[in-house]
Amino acid sequence: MPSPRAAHVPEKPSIDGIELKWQQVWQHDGIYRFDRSKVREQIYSIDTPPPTVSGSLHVGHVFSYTHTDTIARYQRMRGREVFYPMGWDDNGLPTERRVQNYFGVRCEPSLPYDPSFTPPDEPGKQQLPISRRSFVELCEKLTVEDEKAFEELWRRLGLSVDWSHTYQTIDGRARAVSQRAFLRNLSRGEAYQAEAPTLWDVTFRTAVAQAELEDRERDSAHHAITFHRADGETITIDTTRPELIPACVALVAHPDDARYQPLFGTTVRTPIFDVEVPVVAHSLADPEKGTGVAMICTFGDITDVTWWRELNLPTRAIIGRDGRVIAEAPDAITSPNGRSAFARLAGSTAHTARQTIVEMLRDSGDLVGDPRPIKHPVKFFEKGDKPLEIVSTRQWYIRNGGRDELLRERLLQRGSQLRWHPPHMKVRYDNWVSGLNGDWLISRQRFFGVPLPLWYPLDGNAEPQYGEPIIPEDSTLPIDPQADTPPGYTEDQRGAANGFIGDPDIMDTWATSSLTPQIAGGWSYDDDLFARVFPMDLRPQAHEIIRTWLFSTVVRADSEHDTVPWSDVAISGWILDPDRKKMSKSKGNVITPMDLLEEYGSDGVRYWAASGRPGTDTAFDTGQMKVGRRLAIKVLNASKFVLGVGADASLAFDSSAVTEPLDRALLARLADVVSEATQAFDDYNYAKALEVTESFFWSFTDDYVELVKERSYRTDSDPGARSAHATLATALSVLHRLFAPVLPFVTEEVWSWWQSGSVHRASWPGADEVSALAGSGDPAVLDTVAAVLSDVRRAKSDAKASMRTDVKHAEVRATDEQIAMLADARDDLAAAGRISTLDLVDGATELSVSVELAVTT
RNA sequence: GGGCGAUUGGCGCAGGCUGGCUAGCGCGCUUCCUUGACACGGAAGAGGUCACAGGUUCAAGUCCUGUAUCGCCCACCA
Repeated sequence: MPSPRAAHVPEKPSIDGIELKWQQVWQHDGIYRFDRSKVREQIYSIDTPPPTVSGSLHVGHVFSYTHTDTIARYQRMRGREVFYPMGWDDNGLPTERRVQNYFGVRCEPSLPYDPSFTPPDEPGKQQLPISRRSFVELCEKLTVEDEKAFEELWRRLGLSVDWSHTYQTIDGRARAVSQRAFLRNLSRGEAYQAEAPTLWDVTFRTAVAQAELEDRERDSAHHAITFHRADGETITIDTTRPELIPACVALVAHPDDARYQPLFGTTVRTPIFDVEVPVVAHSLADPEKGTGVAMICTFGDITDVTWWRELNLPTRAIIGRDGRVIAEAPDAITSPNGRSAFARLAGSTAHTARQTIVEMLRDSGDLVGDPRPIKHPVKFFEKGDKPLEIVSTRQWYIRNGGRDELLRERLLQRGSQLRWHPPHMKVRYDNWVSGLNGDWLISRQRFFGVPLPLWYPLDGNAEPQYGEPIIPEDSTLPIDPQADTPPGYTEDQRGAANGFIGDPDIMDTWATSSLTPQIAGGWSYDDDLFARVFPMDLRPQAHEIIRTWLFSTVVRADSEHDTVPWSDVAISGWILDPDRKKMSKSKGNVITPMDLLEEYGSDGVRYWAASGRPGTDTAFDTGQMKVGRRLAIKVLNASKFVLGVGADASLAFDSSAVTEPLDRALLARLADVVSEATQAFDDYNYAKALEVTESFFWSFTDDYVELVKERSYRTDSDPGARSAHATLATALSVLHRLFAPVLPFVTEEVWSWWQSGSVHRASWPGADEVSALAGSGDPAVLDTVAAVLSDVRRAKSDAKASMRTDVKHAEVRATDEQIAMLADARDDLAAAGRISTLDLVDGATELSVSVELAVTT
């Protein structure tokens, strides 16, 4: 029986341990190595999201990265050379925080660098102050460790990444790319600096961007407060922030509001501080809110900023960078009572100042009634825990359409050029871009990150000349202006009159992350590679960072390359707890991904992930992982059986061998499956592709394989057996390849038993080549035969008999057409059902089966 | 306040764009079967007014309008 090309099938196949076995082979054979001799049209390039290494990986990462990997594997099998790099996001605040906690240190920029510094073995109770350079060294040390653990997990999960193409968002190349891109923005006028009111986090003491904001419901209270008119009358305003009365620069009402129209152009005096302020009109004032007239302060919220800017109001800032009331009263407060009142507030937090001033207002009789408690949304830095203040500072910005209608329109157009998966996610992009209220603030007053690559000359009084930044030579990038000396200066001129200073700030992490296609693709350091991979094909990412990562990447590609950065965007959903809440990181960490991979196998976990529809939130469900594990085992056993009965590689796609109608029917159905799966993958719908493949696979094993079992036990010299062997071999070959993107390990294992090379470099099956074999095969033949077999099985099951029980006599009544189909597969049906006498009676209107079992035991 | 998505048997999901035979699949559950690939298995079965109310149509899970609940995104916090 064994043919000369008999497969090498293990006696007792198992999926345990196949991850380690195959990931080593893949690495050794370079299965996923990127061949850079290919040109752009032959390449499929992926802008992989760099995971934040300072956090730990949770099941959400496994979920979404698996999605991308199935696409990568599909495209590779379609013959595209896949550029699938991996990045590590080790830039920014999360890393700073992790280093602080891990080593028990904090960055103290004023300290000089101590080369002999080593971190304590155990973090102490008090954070140890260390120099900026030492701090950055610790950041780099820790992230390298984190990356090793991440890579191990990714390899175990089976991501088909080319591990020779990795980058860190803080490594030298990324810093250089980030600084170079910024300097080019600067030279084209797309980057600029401005002294302006800025959203400010008082805990981190840094400016934050619009994209980093979130609203949180907070308890507050409306306070009705009287201002005094010259004629002795009062005017009452409502405010939640009475502590900002000393910062008040005007009152404002809507221009059409008849109640206040007589007051426009007049002045009133603030309570307690007795400062004269104008009553002005602006359309943003809402007659419905409060008393219809509001106080404008510098600055309580961003509407204040708008009013202040558009109405040319003076500045009376009273909140400092630490979130406390500053020591010096604004010049406008001149009365002795006012100045002493301010002195009582100085140094206190906004919260405390509010309580103090409410007491003062009660005493002065300017508080009308009691404060009325409310809940209202307050703006927070998404990583902070105190409400944001607005502080006037000098910052760097990149134009993103927030102040420029034409640019905004162009960026909306860019969004329309992308193919979104799923399509409705584009709405979030449009929403965000349309709602921008300012340019992109990129400077941050932090320590660990990519420094702004600028110095500023100092004048004779050692005052910085911000308007004339000193720009580094391109070839010297990346630079650290705190450590490096600008061209034409010597280091001893740092901080000296007529010398220079370095810009102390770093760039927003998104200023670097927005350049991941450029960093990964080699822009400006390997332009040959860049031309082969850019613009990229795919950006996979999560939906909550459409406004940050996705949008900022579009902005950079638009300004630098005048193109969209990729053709397709695939947005992944979230993992939900069983109770439908977004799975929190803390919960996700309880179940570590590695544990899941060990328990259910990587293929099992990938199956669960690939079952989640693109862009749809998916429940964390170990049940699905079990199903995936069983599927992998079934693939193993079905392959073993099919190869054991004489189907071998030489018979696959042998059209002359396929003669039986039932076999042609199976192949006709398979051709449809290939076609559907291909279409689904082309549409980035890995879940659909998996579903149609899996559904076919189960009917293949449950029905077709059972039906042809007896026939296939005969030798190849029998045409019927040969037809079965060829069909089984063809179906197996196609199924292995259809499953390969989702179940890379088990498919590689079974492929290795009978084929040469990696299944992951095999060509994706074509519906045409399968239907060529099927010829005129009609899938309905298989359905009809399977329906009868099912009835026979039901009869046995009802009789509580074994499936091997003989059927003495079975009679099938059906339509003429159905009977003709059954006649074609009569022997297979009789054998699979163990039917001694099978009568086929035509002329009926529907299919019915009567079964007479042999004596049951 | 504006928008997007979801709502299908105990649980997790397909189907919806392009309306059409008794609404599918998996888990779980019940019963049976140690069949020469697989007990990490196999066969069969029970279980659903497709959130609700209207409408269009010969025909609605599918299209339209509205409502409710849940989730998310956005919004100038008086």
